[in-house]
Amino acid sequence: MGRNLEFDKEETVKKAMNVFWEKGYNATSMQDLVDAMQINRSSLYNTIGDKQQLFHECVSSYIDQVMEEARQKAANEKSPLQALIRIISDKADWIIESDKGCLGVKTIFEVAQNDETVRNMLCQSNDVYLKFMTDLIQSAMDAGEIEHSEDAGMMAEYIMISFTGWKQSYILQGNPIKVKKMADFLIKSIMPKG
Amino acid sequence: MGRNLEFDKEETVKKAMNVFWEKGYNATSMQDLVDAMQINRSSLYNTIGDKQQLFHECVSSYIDQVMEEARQKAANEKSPLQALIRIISDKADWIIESDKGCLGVKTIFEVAQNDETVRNMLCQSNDVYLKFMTDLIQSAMDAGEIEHSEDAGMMAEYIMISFTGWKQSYILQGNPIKVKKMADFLIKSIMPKG
DNA sequence: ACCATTCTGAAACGTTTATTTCAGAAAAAA
DNA sequence: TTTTTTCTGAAATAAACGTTTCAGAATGGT
Repeated sequence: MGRNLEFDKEETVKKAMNVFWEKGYNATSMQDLVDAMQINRSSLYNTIGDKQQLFHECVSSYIDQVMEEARQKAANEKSPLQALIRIISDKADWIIESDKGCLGVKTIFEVAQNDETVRNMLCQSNDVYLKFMTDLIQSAMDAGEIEHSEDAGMMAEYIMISFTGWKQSYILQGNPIKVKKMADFLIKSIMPKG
Repeated sequence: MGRNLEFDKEETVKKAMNVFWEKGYNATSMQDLVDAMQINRSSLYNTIGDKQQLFHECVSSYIDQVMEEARQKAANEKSPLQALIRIISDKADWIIESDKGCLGVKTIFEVAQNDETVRNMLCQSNDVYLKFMTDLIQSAMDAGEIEHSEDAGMMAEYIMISFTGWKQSYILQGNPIKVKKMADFLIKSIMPKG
């Protein structure tokens, strides 16, 4: 009974996410958010909560989105190695194209240190992504697509750290060719030798 | 003629730097800064300028400090390889001990994207540090301490990216052993084989 | 149609923000 | 000592901040 919400919550959170993504947590004002979400202040406070709670929803939504995309990409490729290559090269493209950074990384360095909830969310998401990548690498090893000599977990971690490094490089230097080169180098280094 | 400044500018900027370092740019208020710097508001505005200018001074001071420390460490070691090992393992220790992040990295992801001055400062500093590390690696290669097979510049970049990755990992998981392990692994991977 | 409930819009809340102002204290130069 | 310049301290400014309030519109259930 009573009136229904006039807006789709998920959709509205995504609009807010884009603002946080672009400006960062502290530089984003409630006014920015209300404008972007196209809903009323009180609706926002009634249905989602304060700025911090909204941010948590946004981070959560971001995490799910990134994970979902990665899984879909992997599912569309024929082999584990192909999936890895696709994920890596798409990440390089994404870093170059998007003028925003990566919300996850930005949040780690701006917010996570002082916000336990966010830290736990990102930590868990990091674990999930790491496991996903490790499994992919392990499958490629088992299929004989890449060498067994390396440790799959370590390799996965190395790949993920590289993503952050590429973004760091691209923010500073704005050189897309360099990012592409680093991605190619990474792909080559996991490919079978010879 | 006229009165002299009652405070040491450099020293005062360092106090401000520590606040920015801990809280980040946007989360730091002028009140925080005035309190920490122990000078008056108007003295701050008269001698340094507004929040943005003060921040630029802080970043500049931070960059100089980091670079100076690295050079000193290298000078205190007997060989280029020893210098590299010292810099890497000290960085790991520093990441674990300091509850603050790295001001440089934090700033890249929070501010640099929207502040050209900061971006240029960090980009230049990055180049200088990269050249420093590349030269160190090249020297070690020439001295036969590490293999010639790898590209010195790429190796330097890989080492620097790793630092960011370690901090990211430590913020999320707070696991000092893991950071130490990654540092050991990195050191081993640049050491002569066998 | 009616009631109960819930959402909406705009205004108002009290803080905090970054920055400016200015009278007066301090000290270097004459 | 006087002059002149500069710095200092506290108060004031206006705008922006996150959040709350509440009358009234809207819509579900009965």
